[in-house]
Amino acid sequence: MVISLAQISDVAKLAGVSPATVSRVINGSAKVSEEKAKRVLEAIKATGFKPNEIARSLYKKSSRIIGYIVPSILNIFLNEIGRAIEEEAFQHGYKMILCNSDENPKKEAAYIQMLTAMNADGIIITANNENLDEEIRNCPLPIVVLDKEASGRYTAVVQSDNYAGGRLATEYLLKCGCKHPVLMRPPQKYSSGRQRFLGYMDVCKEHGIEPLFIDSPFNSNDGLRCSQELLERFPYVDGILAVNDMMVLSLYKVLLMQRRRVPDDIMIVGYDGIELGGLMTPELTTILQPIEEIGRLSAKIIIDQVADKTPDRQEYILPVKLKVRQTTRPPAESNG
Amino acid sequence: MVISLAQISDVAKLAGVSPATVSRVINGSAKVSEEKAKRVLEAIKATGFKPNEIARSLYKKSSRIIGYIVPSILNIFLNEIGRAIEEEAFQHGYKMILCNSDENPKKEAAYIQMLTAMNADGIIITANNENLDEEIRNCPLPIVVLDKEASGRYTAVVQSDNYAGGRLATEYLLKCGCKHPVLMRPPQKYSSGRQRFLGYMDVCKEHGIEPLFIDSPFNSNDGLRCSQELLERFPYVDGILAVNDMMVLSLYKVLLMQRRRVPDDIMIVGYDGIELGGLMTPELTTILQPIEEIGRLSAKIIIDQVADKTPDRQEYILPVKLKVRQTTRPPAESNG
DNA sequence: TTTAACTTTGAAACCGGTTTCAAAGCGTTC
DNA sequence: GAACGCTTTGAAACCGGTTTCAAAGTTAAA
Repeated sequence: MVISLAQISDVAKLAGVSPATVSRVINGSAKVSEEKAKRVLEAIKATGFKPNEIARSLYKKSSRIIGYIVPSILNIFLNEIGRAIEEEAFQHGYKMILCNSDENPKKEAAYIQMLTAMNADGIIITANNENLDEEIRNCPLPIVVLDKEASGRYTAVVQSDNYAGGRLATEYLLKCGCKHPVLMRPPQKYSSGRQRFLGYMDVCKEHGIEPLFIDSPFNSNDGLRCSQELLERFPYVDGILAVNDMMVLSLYKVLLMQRRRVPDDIMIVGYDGIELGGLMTPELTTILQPIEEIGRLSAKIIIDQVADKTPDRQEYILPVKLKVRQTTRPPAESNG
Repeated sequence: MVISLAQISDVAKLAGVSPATVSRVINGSAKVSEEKAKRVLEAIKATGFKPNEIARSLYKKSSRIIGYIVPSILNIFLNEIGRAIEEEAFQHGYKMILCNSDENPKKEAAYIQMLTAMNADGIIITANNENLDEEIRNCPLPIVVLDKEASGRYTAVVQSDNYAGGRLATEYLLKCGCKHPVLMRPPQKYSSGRQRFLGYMDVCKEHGIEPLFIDSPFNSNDGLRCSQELLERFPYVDGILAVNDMMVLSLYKVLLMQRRRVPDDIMIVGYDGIELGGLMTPELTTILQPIEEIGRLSAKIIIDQVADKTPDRQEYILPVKLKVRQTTRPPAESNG
């Protein structure tokens, strides 16, 4: 059984007018006599006609769709941003399409092209790899980049203050009496990762503390191995700056196996502020990225761009906060 | 700066042929003289032309896109299925678009329409609400439904064996010596939820055990409250069948606060088998849904449907497995 | 050498909409 | 009553592709 949808020509025929008139009624783009308008509206109702937004976008160059491309749909942090994008988008009559690039340049290119082809109004992307730059250069759509510094042809870059985040976490650990804070260093191919590393290094330098770090991926596949290695290389560690909140689950496992207590023996500060952190036991002290704001702002930039309200190439650095929960001991009263 | 992409007419002009000939070269849909074909290929390279898949789909009625609509992109289980869909899709030259419906009928309708408009080749959906039925009835695309029984106009229903899953978890708890297993009953508006409940009830009946349950949502927003209520209403509980793996994090928190040990005082069996379960401490004993298979099969059904290989209205029930980890004590040797 | 059959090709129609453009209809004003 | 301006309307062109169709060119057969 093949169902076929009502088209504008069906409505036109039923109402005894031309397709042009139907279009005018739908879009309010020109005046139509009351009588014909009424007939058209009735015909629309009768046929259940819904305009084909994509066909329309062929001419209009706007489909009221925002594309969001992430390296993995299993990344909770990025998905929480996605939820915010979607909400903001929907409030303005836009839809959001989520695409999983798998860190695969081919997929990324394919999705960028798809979004271009469907006349999406913009793309929000976490652009890990640099190979992408050409694809982006050739893309006529507004592009908002998360998690990367401003280079190449982007409409805007939206990030939280990763340097401050790195500092904040490190400083707090020190304030809590930590002597050997170890950083799970985020991938340095991301500017966010570099900034956080810098923040950590600067604080160590300022406090005359030897920087200790181990390279860590964002996804938790290798989490256990990475956590184990950390403890082996730095057995005297008394504080860990996790690469992100998710990784802390692996840390907990390994720490428990080694009978190290959190926060008594080792303190932990996470990163991101995903909801999961509050559900962990013990609840995770972490750096809160302004997830909701990152998402909403990114969406808004694109929506505004459509209305030509915004200048080119903005860069937004949003503030982060420290959320103190249970994986850190209270700071000592004295010395900052 | 506005970038405009090369179009087929640009290629045609550069190669000194008609757009029709370019189209024939791209698609191999008809023979073109070697000489012209060569010129066309060169022109394509020179212009960087990439055919607009969406414009093409206007005529072809296929854009090689599969839509996946979920109630929440924060649901890890559904996202893991999504990853499998995407992989299968990409292997066959298809793309996957993930849409977040927020359990909002308006959004669901909007996304179904969007996918229809872009001539997607099919939709995979977790159709929680019944209001959707009309939207689906009016959608000419193949639709695969997860997590719902076969009713309405669906191309196929793909589910795991929720009844068996409910039974398996309950039976295992009993086998481990559990006397008062409590079910966090999944929402009964989902057929999956009803089936699991049924499985639990049947096993209780067979073993002469009083069924104990408390209604629980899938998302973990209310997890803490729900877990607390469970312990208040059934203080003597010695085994919990969690509504899903994610909810177990909340359970852990509440149990720890009440100083109940897992699995010594209370055993837990999760549901779904998301990767997170293996990262929990203690590691979660759970019912493994065949996540990878659910996703791949769903995608394959749609891809096959395009090639008109499959008959209408199939129903697939995939087997589940028990994954024993650390939240249950070893079963007693004797009695099954 | 003529005719038939086949190949290659571009013009035109199509997909489902929107918009331009010019014509028709109407009411004013002189 | 004619000339003018304004409103409403449908035909046609357009968006970026694909395919049909018929014409032109080529080859083979008679």
